[in-house]
Amino acid sequence: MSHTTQTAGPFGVRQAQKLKTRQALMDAALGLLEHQSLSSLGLREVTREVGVAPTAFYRHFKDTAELGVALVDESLDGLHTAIRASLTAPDADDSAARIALTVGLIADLVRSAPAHVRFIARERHGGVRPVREAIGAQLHLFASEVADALGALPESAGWSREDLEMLGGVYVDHMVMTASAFLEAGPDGEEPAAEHARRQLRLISLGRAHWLDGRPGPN
Amino acid sequence: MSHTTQTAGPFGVRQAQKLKTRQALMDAALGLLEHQSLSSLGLREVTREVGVAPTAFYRHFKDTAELGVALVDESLDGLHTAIRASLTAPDADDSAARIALTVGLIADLVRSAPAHVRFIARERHGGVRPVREAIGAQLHLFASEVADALGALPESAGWSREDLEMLGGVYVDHMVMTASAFLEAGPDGEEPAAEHARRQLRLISLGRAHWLDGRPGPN
DNA sequence: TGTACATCAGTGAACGCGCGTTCACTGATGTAC
DNA sequence: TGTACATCAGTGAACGCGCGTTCACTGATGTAC
Repeated sequence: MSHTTQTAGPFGVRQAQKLKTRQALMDAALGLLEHQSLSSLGLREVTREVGVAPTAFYRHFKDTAELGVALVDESLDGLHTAIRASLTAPDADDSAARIALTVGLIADLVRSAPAHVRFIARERHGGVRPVREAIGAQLHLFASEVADALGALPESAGWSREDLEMLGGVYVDHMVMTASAFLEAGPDGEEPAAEHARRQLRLISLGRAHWLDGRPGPN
Repeated sequence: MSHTTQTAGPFGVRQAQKLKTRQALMDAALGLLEHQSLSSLGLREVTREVGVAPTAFYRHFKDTAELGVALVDESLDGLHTAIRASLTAPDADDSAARIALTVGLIADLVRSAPAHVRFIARERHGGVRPVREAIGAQLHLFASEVADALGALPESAGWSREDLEMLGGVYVDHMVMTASAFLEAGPDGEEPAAEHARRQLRLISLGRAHWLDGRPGPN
């Protein structure tokens, strides 16, 4: 036991409690956002849900937009993980298997963090600029990351950087749209939504395979 | 001049004035929704903008959600027109020309009705259920309409109905996403956004052309 | 055509309510010595 | 280890304000005869 602190964490009790309250505010907000947009989320609503005084909110966020930006980071963590998992999947050279695996990962994500998925889909084009921009910037980063990974594959030989970025963007957009479709479909309509998503990925996959057909290639 | 009415329109002055106010409410709402979501739009805000008493609102809509549903119909008219124009375009058998034409039509739509486009993109996954559902239902109808048109083309021989529906959905989704991208890009960033959209359509087009490769076909 | 009555889009006062924000505060946690 | 002081997360009262909704109303438009 140290001299200056006898606490359980890597930092003081006070800071730990503060983080706990902050997280409670974010969790409460995410719950309240199931039936409304961030644009109409009230600060008092959130603190009431958590059980703290309205003024406590200001110890953590300047306003609900700032809370929203914090939620963006938290929410996109899951998507980022799913993307990386999909990219680094065991080299399933069978295209259909890879597609099924990717769609399965999205379904898992939606099942494990529905509120986060809803938040991203809803606020991606939502009315709160800083949040919309934070989501856009992060998704753009993800798309570039996917483009990098695709560019490293042998079948991407001859692809321009712009083409790769486009393809990465298509995959990221497709993930977000599919996740949102899963959400709307509910637990029951999951399989049809999955089949729809796989069909779409097959189309993209075929387009990819013939992208360089009839171009000034090396043959 | 008739005996019972000496009015200028197909119906009375009173009804014409009512429609005018209703339209003014919808226009004002659309303007206010540039910087917020329908979920946070206030009835008093809208009437203040128009210059009528707050209570006048109730003569036209039960609440802002109902106004939102009315805006859905109005907004999707433009998209529907653009879709039909794209489908019935002069038989440009050149794929690249057809793609350029479609993207051009979307750009026109965004230029002529930016607020409507923004509204649809924003509320498609927004927090007001009836509005979200109205948009979803209409877009689904559009997708079916596109599927029908695609199914009538010779190159769609051998396509299942489900495949056609998927493809129609992809085109409709792509139109909405592209329109939203034009909006975010602003007048300056229009050309890069258009190039991006054309690249994506090329990918879809290639996927389409090879959809039946290696299937139990008639050959 | 003129008159008497009905309709109904828009008014304006009033209501209770929850909002965001300010402020001085409390008391547990942290730090210096 | 013990004491004296500093920090600061969370409190609770208070504020002015705009909200959605109700209600009885007004006066132009519409209709019957």
